[in-house]
Amino acid sequence: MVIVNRVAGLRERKKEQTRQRIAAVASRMFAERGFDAVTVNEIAEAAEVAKATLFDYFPTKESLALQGVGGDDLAGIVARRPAGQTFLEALRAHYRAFAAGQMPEADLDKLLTRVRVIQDSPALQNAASSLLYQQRQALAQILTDEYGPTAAALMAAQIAASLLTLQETHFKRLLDGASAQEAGRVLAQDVELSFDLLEHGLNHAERALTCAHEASTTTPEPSPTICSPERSSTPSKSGTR
Amino acid sequence: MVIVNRVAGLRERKKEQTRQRIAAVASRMFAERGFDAVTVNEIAEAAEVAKATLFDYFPTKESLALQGVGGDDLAGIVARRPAGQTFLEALRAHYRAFAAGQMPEADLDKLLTRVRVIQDSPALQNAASSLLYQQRQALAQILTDEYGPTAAALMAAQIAASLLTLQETHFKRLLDGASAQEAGRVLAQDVELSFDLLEHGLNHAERALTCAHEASTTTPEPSPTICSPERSSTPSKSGTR
DNA sequence: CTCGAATGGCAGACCAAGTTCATTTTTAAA
DNA sequence: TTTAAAAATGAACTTGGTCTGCCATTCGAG
Repeated sequence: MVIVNRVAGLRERKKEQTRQRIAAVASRMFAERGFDAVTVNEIAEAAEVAKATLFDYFPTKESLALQGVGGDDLAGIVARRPAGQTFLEALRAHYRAFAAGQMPEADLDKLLTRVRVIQDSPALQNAASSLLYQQRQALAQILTDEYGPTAAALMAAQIAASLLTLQETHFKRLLDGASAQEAGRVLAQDVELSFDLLEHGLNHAERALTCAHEASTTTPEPSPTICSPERSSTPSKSGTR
Repeated sequence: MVIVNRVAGLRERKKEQTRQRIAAVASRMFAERGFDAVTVNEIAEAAEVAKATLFDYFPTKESLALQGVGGDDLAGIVARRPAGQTFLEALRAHYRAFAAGQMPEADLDKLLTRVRVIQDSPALQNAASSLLYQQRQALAQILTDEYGPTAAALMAAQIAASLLTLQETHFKRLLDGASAQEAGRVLAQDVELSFDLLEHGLNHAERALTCAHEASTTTPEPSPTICSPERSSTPSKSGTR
């Protein structure tokens, strides 16, 4: 009873170690050869575990590639928002902050290879999008109190779909070779566009698109939402802010 | 050369016949025992074809259960809308009409058992939702000309998500035992709610929900959009219209 | 320190979905 | 009737995933 939790037990450590090894080997192999071209037997062999053991740690092959792809906790963001803020304001603020923040080069590289792997495999895309589904349900649950189940479900669906699309186009741009800087700038615009559409509706798309933008009920930072060039795939440098 | 195309050739007819037989056998078995509890070998055996033949006709087990679940042709509806109508008006009109229309008892029964089968199997739900994905892409494609790729993708995503949710809740109500009449009435309300949200944005949800409803830019029929009770799961009979 | 109980890992058999391919049957047309 | 294309077949094979029984390690208590 003297020393209880050195590092939480040898057993736990070994287990964690094994999990890491499997995950690492798997991502490396997926990155090198693509999701479909790698078999779980090969992964198990390379990680020096039995197939049964591998499936002890990861329920499916997909889960090996989606390690840690939880997405943002939409429901949490909404539930924990400061008093007086609407739920859309809270979400907007969150994504605005995200777009503004920079990611360390190395992390971004790792993230991007994973995204590439995912987007190359329909099976993985499905798996990823059904991860999002759970979040949508959670968000709907929270909004139900205020708006009733049907409206809440509709809102949650719209929000989740928007954010997923946002993410998709952002990653696509990065994969197409846009610089992180460039992509970040475009993302910031798109976040505003996205939430403007959500808040004011598709009917007012003109306004959002033509940058009247008197909207933006919550504007903690000026954040001028540069008028989107959008149509030209090579935005003129004039928008360098 | 005397008789060329009696009914487009014996070959074709037999083929079609085989396809039908497989599909019919499969849906029956799925309905009886559930998607996961039926193996393709059993289906093949029951339909008196070889497994290889079965997979000649249907690429996956899922496709056997999703026969004819194409969903509505969103892109087509928008593309073929009469001049002067906005794309949202066109979609709203379509779904309004759908909600108003009645379905023959027998068809509805068949549809419902299929829906039940689908909703009982995660694998099938995934397959179904990736069917919708293609429609979303098609819709986005059409809207791109007018709004640019990003806004179009966002709009299409919101619309598709809304309509899918609409469908989901409608079916859920039917499966929970609501009468077709009752469900149809609620659906009609929800269609309006859904499009109001899309048109005017979540911020104006209050208006939509509290039934100010000065909106509805296109109103071919008065279609009074009964103020949604929504919160009470047993709508009072007063809304019998 | 030792003993017994958990626990982790293992090998291999097994199952179902789907593919491949060589072979046979059926149909269309000369 | 002959012949070539198309359809169907069955059997072997691949792959993801499960199950079972066995061995080795770790843990906790005496």
